Amino acid sequence: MADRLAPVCEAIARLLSPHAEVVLHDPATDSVLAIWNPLSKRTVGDPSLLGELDELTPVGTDVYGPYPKSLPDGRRLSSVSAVIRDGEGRPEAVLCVNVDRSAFDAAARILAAFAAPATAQPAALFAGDWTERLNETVADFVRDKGATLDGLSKSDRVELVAELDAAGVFDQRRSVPTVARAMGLSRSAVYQLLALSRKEPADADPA
Amino acid sequence: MADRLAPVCEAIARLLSPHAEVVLHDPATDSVLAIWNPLSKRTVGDPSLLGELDELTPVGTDVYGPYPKSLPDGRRLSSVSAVIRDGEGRPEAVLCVNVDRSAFDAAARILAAFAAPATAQPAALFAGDWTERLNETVADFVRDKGATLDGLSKSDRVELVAELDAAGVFDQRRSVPTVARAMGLSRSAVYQLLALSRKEPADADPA
DNA sequence: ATCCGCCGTGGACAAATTGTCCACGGCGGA
DNA sequence: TCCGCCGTGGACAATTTGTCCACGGCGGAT
Repeated sequence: MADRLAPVCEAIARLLSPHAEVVLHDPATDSVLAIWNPLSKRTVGDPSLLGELDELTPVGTDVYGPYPKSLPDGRRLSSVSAVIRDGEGRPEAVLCVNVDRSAFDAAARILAAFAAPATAQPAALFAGDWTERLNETVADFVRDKGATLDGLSKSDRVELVAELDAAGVFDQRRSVPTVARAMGLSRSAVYQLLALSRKEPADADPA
Repeated sequence: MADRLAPVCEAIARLLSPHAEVVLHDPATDSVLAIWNPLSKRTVGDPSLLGELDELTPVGTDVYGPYPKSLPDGRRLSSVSAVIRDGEGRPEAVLCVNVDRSAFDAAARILAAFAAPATAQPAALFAGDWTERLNETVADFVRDKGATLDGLSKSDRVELVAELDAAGVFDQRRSVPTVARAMGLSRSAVYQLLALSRKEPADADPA
């Protein structure tokens, strides 16, 4: 089957080149079956890191995303995935397309900046629903750490709180209780983590 | 002098057409001397509404902006202005270029949306510098009303506060004192306006 | 098994902020 | 001149924020 998918993958890769890579995964071994136009350095046989899909809401049958990802060098990607099943409904392959957004981001920035400092009337962007963004941020962090909420280590928590702090979350009214709820902690625990994170800049383990 | 400026104005208008208008104002009578490629419906002789310039920080000698403005139909503009002086330093004319940003905005939105719901890592967008956005919002409002800060009517103030409220500004910690400063009012005045604005949805003058 | 240290919990409290109220003074119109 | 409206500043109550600490659970070392 993977063979029959190959032309499709290559076609997509060519269409979007050089801004996208196409990866075919083997869900059984959780490894890369084939890759076209790699952006990341992965090659055939590398682990897939596909567990992530479990977390995501499929938008339709076996279709996931688009969802954001990042390359180690900081470039941002938009990704979609599709599960290919055999005649009996068993997953046979997972096809992922990762588009490098940086070129589009740059162009958008150029256009958006055209003769304009402009914030204008969309004042409605001040707060939006910061509570949702908070949850997202926490969820992302947890996912990145590959753990669950209560499986986080202390230093993980400090790190997360530091991130939220840097993001200005705590300038929001009533944020501490909300963060506490989002992290599944007590209010005081959050204050304690916050104190820690503000004490030591960004160390891992002091000797 | 205005005559000698005409070719310049027309050239600029043609270069940017159909996305920009060029207006030549007479600061003495505060009216429109000439206009090329009008976006607004102003014609020669109309009042200029130029007092606004006093409020803005010039970026260089007699050069203002770019600053955002809006057309009655909602299109957003980016504007720059320049003061032309005679041999003795008296203002002789004011040249304004207003670029219709809507096309650029649209293009930017398309690019920005490319394959992306993306919240990604820019968590740093939570608060940004809401204080600056606050000032901008206030300044925009004042400019739109064509008045100065202390020239606002009571209902204007209520309206502005309502806008800020809707924008979620007051969910920000310590926002009331800051808003008070930005509006040149006392803290209690802001609370009073806020109470009013929350009482009546959006009426002008109840019978 | 027991002890110890780490960590989070909850609650008590002090400090700060937020929201209300009101008397006073300026200002414009009848 | 008198009146009504409006903002000011300050007093105060209500809430929220931040700190502290004793208690209890849990895992590792003894």
